[in-house]
Amino acid sequence: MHYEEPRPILTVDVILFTVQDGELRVALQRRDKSPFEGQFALIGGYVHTDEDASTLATAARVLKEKAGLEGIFLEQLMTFSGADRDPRGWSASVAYYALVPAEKLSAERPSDLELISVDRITGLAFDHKTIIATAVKRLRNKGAYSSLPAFLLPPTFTLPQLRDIYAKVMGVDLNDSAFRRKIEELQLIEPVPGGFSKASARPAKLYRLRTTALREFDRKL
Amino acid sequence: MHYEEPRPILTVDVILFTVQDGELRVALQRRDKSPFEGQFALIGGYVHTDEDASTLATAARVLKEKAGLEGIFLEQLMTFSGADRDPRGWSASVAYYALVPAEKLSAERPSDLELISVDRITGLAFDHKTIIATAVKRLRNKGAYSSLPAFLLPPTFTLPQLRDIYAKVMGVDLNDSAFRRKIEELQLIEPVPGGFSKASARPAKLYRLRTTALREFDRKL
DNA sequence: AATTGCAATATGCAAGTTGCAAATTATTGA
DNA sequence: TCAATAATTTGCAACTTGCATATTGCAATT
Repeated sequence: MHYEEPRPILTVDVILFTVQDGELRVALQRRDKSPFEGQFALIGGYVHTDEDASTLATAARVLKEKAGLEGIFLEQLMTFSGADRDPRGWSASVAYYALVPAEKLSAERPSDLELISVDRITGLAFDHKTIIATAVKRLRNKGAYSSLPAFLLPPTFTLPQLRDIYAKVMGVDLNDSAFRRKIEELQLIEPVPGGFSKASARPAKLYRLRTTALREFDRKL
Repeated sequence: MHYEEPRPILTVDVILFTVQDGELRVALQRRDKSPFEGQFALIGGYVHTDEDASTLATAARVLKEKAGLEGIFLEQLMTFSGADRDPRGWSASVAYYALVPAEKLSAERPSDLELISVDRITGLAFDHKTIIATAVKRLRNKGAYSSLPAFLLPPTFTLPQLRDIYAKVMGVDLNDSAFRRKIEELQLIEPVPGGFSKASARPAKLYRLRTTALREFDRKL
């Protein structure tokens, strides 16, 4: 056995996604210390073995402390590891991704947290560019087969909003009537009694998710 | 910062799958020391920061050292962590899953490695039962949308064999002609020149994967 | 050498899905 | 009241899929 072996560094990083101005964005923070001082990095931190029950708890704590957020969608992405990714030594980072509606984020957002479009990610600390790319890929894949994209919307939303957020996440144009048909068949959402959005010509009916949990489907939306 | 914070234990576990006697099985080893001495556990080990370039490299090394296997399908599952999963302290285990054809495994298999049906998993060390359940779920999900199940077959195989391994992994009966049609459309496989299996009444044509890499599809097979 | 049995493979069609275009509806502002 | 606009519904052709039935190639038997 290798009890004596030097233990690797273990951290948790969170890719916090939101959609602002029609763009998928990630919350980044400039590092205020070495290594990579001054460069953008994901929010993250060390596992506190005395207070965190698991790395999921660490991720939730990071979201709370660095973005003022609680109770949003949070799921493990994967673990990134290696001798070279952190100049301080062999390290592993368990990455989590989180989705938050822009409205909820701006209410609490600390001033040092910036929202950068995923299409304009450059010069990041550590291997965070790779981590974000992996998270975006996961969001795209899983988004097509689940209710995931809906967690980027506020609690109530219209069908055109839902279609647009799916289209944005999946990176394709969606056929409107086919989308409505599928959402209907899946019984994903329910109308909000008496709710209408007056943002456009004809008011759109307001809906909400039937369940707060993530739902996965068989067919692509 | 928390440089002083005690670092968690970091290990890697590998769920090695194969299909033997028509059953999906996992390679398990009885532990020869505390904790959980005498109980079945996944193969795994500590990260060797001096020789492993990443946790993937650790997993490959574990496969080599504990099962005599190289060059088989290997992919990260997810990381399991917590204060209670290992009595020695707060720990994280990066789990990987691997697929191997039964033929390749039996050629090299050490005598202490047992193949247990995933339907008969009981009394495992640590949280390995949970880890295996998660891996089986992933195999099912990903198997329906990719060439994953084919990595449980030898390099050449017949269409009925391919259909059966998909059916087993997906846990459903597959319509034969529909399956052939889809495999054909996807151009997943190519015939082996002059190859025929004489195992049954009418010899079946032999095929191989067109690529050694995992392929993912849009539609369920 | 022809016949039978069996599993592999091919074919045809009804039923289910999906994509597209056009029609209808509810509102706002002229 | 009417035109403009976006939300919603409807209809249908094209594509997919599931199921049943037919055909094929070989082995064992007659």
